[in-house]
Amino acid sequence: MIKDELKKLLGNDFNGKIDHPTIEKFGDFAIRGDVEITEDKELIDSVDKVAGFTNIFINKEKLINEAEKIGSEQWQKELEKVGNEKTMVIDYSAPNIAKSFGIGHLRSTNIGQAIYNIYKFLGWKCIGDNHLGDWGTQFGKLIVSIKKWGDKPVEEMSIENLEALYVKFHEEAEKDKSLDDEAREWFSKLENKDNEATEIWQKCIDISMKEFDRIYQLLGVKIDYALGESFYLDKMEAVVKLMESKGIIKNSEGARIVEFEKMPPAMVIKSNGTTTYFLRDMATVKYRIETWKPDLIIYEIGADQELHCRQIFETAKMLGWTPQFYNVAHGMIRWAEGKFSTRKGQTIHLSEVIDKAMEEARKIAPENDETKIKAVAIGAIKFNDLKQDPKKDIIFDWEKVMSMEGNSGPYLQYTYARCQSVLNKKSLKTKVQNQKWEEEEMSLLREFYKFEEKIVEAAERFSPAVLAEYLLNLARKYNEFYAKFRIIGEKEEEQRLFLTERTGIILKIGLDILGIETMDKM
RNA sequence: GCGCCUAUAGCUCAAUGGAUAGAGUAAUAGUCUUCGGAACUAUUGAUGAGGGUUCGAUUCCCCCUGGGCGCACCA
Repeated sequence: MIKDELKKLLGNDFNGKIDHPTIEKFGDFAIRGDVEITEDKELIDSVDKVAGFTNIFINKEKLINEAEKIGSEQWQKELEKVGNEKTMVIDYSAPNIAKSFGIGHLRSTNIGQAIYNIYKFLGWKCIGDNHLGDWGTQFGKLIVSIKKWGDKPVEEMSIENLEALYVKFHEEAEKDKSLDDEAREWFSKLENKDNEATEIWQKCIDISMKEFDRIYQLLGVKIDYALGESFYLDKMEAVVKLMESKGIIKNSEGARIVEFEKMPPAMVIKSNGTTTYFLRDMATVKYRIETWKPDLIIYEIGADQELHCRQIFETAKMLGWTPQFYNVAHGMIRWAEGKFSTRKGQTIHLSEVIDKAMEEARKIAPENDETKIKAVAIGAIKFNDLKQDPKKDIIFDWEKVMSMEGNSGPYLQYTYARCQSVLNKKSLKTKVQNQKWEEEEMSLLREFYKFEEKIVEAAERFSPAVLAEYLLNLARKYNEFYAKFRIIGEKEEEQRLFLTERTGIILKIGLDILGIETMDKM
């Protein structure tokens, strides 16, 4: 990375910050203050000290050389050193069994997969784990409603049927409080391996997994493991014992809890003896540490579970477990007027969103085949989600989700296709000569080397949006350049083909990391 | 009540202590005899209120206001 080379020039005792100036005429890098720089003609073209800044202009040859490396094997290997053979486990997607895959789960799935890809690109050993919600009192509720109101055998039910029954349970439970007790009883039976309960439970899982697999395939998402909560059934007792030996578990109102200094307590075992998702999560952490020995465990879970995550992390510390933990705690998707309410049937199903986006994509380019239309539609939906800071809530807006112009996935896909279209007519043969470059050309050239910096920053900040923003910037610069100059047949042909080829390669790699398809024609 | 997150242009978002706060969208006016108009150009338009730290604050701290999320038998 140019940035690292620059740091080397500044010497070991330099600990200031190296930034990119906000204004282009101030060069490629800026350091606050008056720094001594040993001139290096290979790297630095000139140094300019102005208004308390030391502005550094990178040599054009160097910029070209750096750009040439992008995408090469050597370049990739260099970047893989960033991870330094460390291991991370990321917990993402985690939909609940017997509920349809709503727009809400999209964030965890998309952001989680992108973070996984980013870390992998930087040479981390990555393990993705889909912590399915396949255990808990909700199954007691489900079993009760299936037995009471189910109008056909479970195995013939669709995920919509199951969801409807779950909603019905809540409606009825409003009127009849004894239903809740009944549900807890059935869950207790399930935990005690009752045959009937287990059979219904297994069927619900089969129905749900079929649906989830369909959606993951559609989204192009592949999660290494799907060890749901039920996987940890026989691993919970050991955790309780461990908590006992450390003396951090205590009795309270018939239940067993862990207390914290600055947080409300977490319940480990309920007063009726059944387990909680907190306990299952602790068993999960233990299993992950023992199995993969991770340096870092990332949770891509919504902000509504921030407290729960902090309790897990804190308890892990109390148990003497050492990996670094991080929860993305992404913001919720909601309407401008307020939140989604599942009970009122306001959940938006992902398939509905995809269908509408495809309709939109078809309108714009009816000549495209279904595969391309799907790639564009899903590109739009995913990018809309990834481009914004994970921490913030997303205001759900049909127009935004399906947007195919401006700051959108299809804008990037289009720019990529445009590059390929040019290169298809004339490809780059010779090495680029260092002749006169126009301002727009230089501006584009100066974007290329920042690519790797942005991947690193995205990893550090757990934010694919950093990368998404960069790609938009790059595409915009290319399109500005493209609109102003002709490429083929001009005397600057070589350098312009070079710019086109490099833009294409970065867009391809970048979109790939974000999990968005590119195509040569669209 | 307590805790976490958040407030930037009409709307949706960038800017992680630095120079002239950037995009998209909407609105208006433009750009094709030439490589893809899902594009490009131009105009209009913004840091919730008040204190503090700093040479310098959208950014850090305090307080107020508005929004979101959470706070033991759902997960």
